[in-house]
Parts: sequence; structure tokens; C-alpha cells
Amino acid sequence: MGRRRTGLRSSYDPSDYPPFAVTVDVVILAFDEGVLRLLVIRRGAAPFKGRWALPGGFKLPTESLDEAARRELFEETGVEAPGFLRQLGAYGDPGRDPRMNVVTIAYLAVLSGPIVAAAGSDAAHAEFRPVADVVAKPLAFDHRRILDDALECVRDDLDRTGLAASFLGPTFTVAELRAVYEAIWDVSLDQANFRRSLLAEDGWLEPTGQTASPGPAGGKPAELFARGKRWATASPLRRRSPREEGKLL
Amino acid sequence: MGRRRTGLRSSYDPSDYPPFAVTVDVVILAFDEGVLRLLVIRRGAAPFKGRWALPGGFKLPTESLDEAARRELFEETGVEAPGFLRQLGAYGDPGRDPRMNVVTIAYLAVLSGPIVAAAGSDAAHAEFRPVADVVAKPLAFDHRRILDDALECVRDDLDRTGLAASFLGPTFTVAELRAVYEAIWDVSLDQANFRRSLLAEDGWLEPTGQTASPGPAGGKPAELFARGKRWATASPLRRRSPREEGKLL
DNA sequence: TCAATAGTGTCTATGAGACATTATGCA
DNA sequence: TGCATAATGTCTCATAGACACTATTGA
Repeated sequence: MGRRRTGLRSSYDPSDYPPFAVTVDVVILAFDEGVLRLLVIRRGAAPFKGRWALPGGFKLPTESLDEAARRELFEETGVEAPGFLRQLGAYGDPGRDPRMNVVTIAYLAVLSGPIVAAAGSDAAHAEFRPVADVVAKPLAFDHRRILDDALECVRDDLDRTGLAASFLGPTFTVAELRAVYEAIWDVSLDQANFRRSLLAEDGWLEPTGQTASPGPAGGKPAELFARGKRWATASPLRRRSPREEGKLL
Repeated sequence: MGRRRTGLRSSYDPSDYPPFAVTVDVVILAFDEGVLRLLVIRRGAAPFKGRWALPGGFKLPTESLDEAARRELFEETGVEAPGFLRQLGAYGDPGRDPRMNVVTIAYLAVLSGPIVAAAGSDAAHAEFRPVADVVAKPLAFDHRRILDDALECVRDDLDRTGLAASFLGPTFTVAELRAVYEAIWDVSLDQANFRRSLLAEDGWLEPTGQTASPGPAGGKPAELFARGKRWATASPLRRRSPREEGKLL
């Protein structure tokens, strides 16, 4: 049965356990004019030179994993408080970094509102690019797998958490909110039913009395709403459950 | 803005990054006669001597995290193929292990069917105990937090994945399956509606032609079913969504 | 005026849940 | 026969979705 866990754990001798570097990689998403974008960094050195990579860095022994993720987010974007931050999971396949043993903890961060410029970051080095573009090319390390998992997580969290509103600024129109759901779930939602289901209950959309200016195509100006309190704990919408699609098989 | 990630990553010098021990801890659950049980280990040495802890061990550089979790599961239970195995997340708060820098990756494993005896494990050392008992006492390290997260994950996965059937053996009755949902969600489900919703669609319950012998109280013998294919991807039941409860506030 | 978008009204099919009823075994 | 449990039947109500319609702006 091999060496016992307790035997290993009770020792202080570093030679008893294999050392790893622990890093934190962050999938930083933003929603801008109907397009989901992602902060990627062009690798300037081997390995994977020239490929896109997720921003990331080493965890320090003095900080928690969440703190490390926040620090990394701030270093790359200048943003202190993301709309949404959650751990995605750990990635530790042997050889995932050809240079050494690295286990990385992946995070998902969502910026509120449109991208404010690449504040705090060298634009030639880090760039918000459409997700569709990024997934079309191979990424560095196992970042493609992390990104796939992140996007799956975004889709799932959209009907479990208040993630959708996190993509928007302090005020927004019903159409903007609907665009988030439509882009991420890749569906089209009935405008009338969408509006009704959100206004049917209190706590989702708080009226501001203001109206947005219409787009270039004209149209009636839309009401501006603020985030209600219920986004903190839930989503007003459920995706048509995956098993319903399964029925078609 | 501090040291740049790429600068650190391009180096091979181990002194450039803080070394960590990486461990894998596994929450091993089983369902037996209506009671959810958990494998815990009594710590025989400091720190946290005498407290319950989750089974776990060091990750090896030659194995993936999933493989490490499977290895740990096998070492503790003798079980090679759990009904369900998934990563819960990483835990790396400073000082979570007072002896050294440890980041642990937590896993959730579910055994199929009732506990088969503490196979492969020293019974005085490792023990399946009711979850309700374990959470009533303080655990070692941050294992209480890991366990809380695991139980939350189980509740959530019950309506997203086929987790429920993973708790049962190759054949089971509708009542047994319902007991899993009821115990984990702490609800009572209408027997008639539960049965109907499962039999309404193909792929959940495959008839075996056999019947179970009634319990000590007698009653009509129940049909025995086998797991259908749909459990692999989804759950037939959705928990009454948390936001419905929220309405009552 | 038209084009375009915001917002409202109304109907229907579906499904979850409450609850009554029947069936089948055992003591 | 009576009890306990399994299995079926029936009804209601909430809600998601389709879709027609009205309102308000700019060109």
C-alpha cells in the first residue's frame, strides 16, 4: 500500500515531498458591443514563443490563492474590484510546463462594463481579443483547456449566479442584458418574454428614471436600469436545460 | 507593477519561485440505508492530533491531479473505479498547514452502492462516518471548509449531473433513488411524481424484470431498475431553484 | 412618413406538484 | 383481513414561449 500519508505529513524535511511551483492563471473576460473578449498575452520567449497565453504568475506563500488572482488581475488591468471572480480549478498534468513542475490554479474574472482601455498594461504585450479569435488558434501550455473550461463555466454560471449583470456597468438597458445571455448561450431570446420575466419579480432591475440614447439606427430610447440585489445570489433566467436538447437525439 | 510574469517564467532557477508541497485530499462519500457517509481519518500526530481529517497525500510529478486522487482513493478504500470523481478546487491559504507551504487540490469521490467494508484500510485509522456526525466536530486543517464546499457541490451536482445514480449499485428501486435526492437535498419528494418524471423519458431507468424483496415492514415488492445511459450526462430532476425560496423573503 | 427599436397584451402548451385511487405482497 | 408499500390516475396552477400589437424616437 506504499508510504502512508501521515508518515509523510508529520515530517518537516523538504526532501520528503516533491516541490512544485504554484501559479495562478486568470481568464479575464469583458463584454463589449455584443462581443465577448478575453485578455491574452503574446508570449515573447520559449516555450510557446509567439502564442497567446493567459495572464498569470506565481503564488506567494504569504497570500491566499484568491489574493494572488486579484493581484494578477490588478497588475494586468489596473482593475481592483472585478464584477465576478471565482476559482475554476487546478491544472497539474505532468509536463504541462516543459521547464518545471508547475501546478496552476485557474481563475475566472469578469470586468464590469466595456473595456476602459488596456489600463496598467502594455498594449503590445496584453490585449483584449474576441474569444472567437483566440479559440481559433493554439494557445500556450494547456491554456486552451483552461479557456474551454472557463467558457463552459461561464455558460453554467449564467443560470446559477448573477454573472450576467457582472458584465455590465452600473446602469444598463434590458436589451444590453439580453445581449449578454444571447452571446454567451448562443441563443436568441424573445425580447418581450425576456423583459417580462425580469420585471415580473422585484430585485433584478431597479428603475433609474433615465433613458439611454438610441443607437445609430434610431428607435425608441430604452429605460436604464441598475442592478438589483438579487443578482448577488441567483439568476433570473434558466437556460433551456441541456437534457431537453438531449431529447432530440 | 513589480516583477513580470514572463521574466519569472523564462527562468529555470528554482530559487526564482517559492516552492510548495502539492497534495490531493479526497472527500469520499457513500450512501447507506438513507445515511450519507464520509471516509475520515483520525489524526495520530500533531498538528490537529485526535481530530478527523480527510484522506490525502502528496501529488507526484509523474502523475496528473486526477490520477493522484484515484491513487489516494484506491489506497484508502481499495476501490478502483468510483461512481463519480471530480475536482472540487484548490485550497492554499497561508498557514493552512502550520508545518510548511501546502496547496491542496480537493476531490469529491462517490462510491457506488453501500459500503463494502473498509476494504484495504485499517478500520481503526480510517472510517466511514455519517456526515452529520463529522460536521458536528472541528476537523483538522481547513478540512471543514473543504467538506462544506464538497457538500454544497454534491447538492448542486445532483441536478446538473447523474450524480444521484452514482450512489447506488448496479440495480436499485425507485424508492432508493428517491432516498438519495431526499437525503442530500433534505426535502421530501412526492413518490408518485418522482416515479413519473423518471419513467416519462427513456434512458434513466432500464427495467430488469426483477423485483426487490420488501423491507421488514412488508409491502409490495418494488421493481428493480438499472442505470440508463442518460445519467452519464444529466439529471432527470431539478431542485426547486434556490431563487424560489428567495421569494419568500 | 417610414424605419427601427422599446414596450405591452394575449394565448397556449408544457410540466411540476397535490392528492386520490388501485395493486400487490406479507403477517 | 388488514397493513404497508408500490404503482397509476387525475386535476390544477404556474410559467415559458410564440406572436400580434402599440409606443416613441430620429431621418
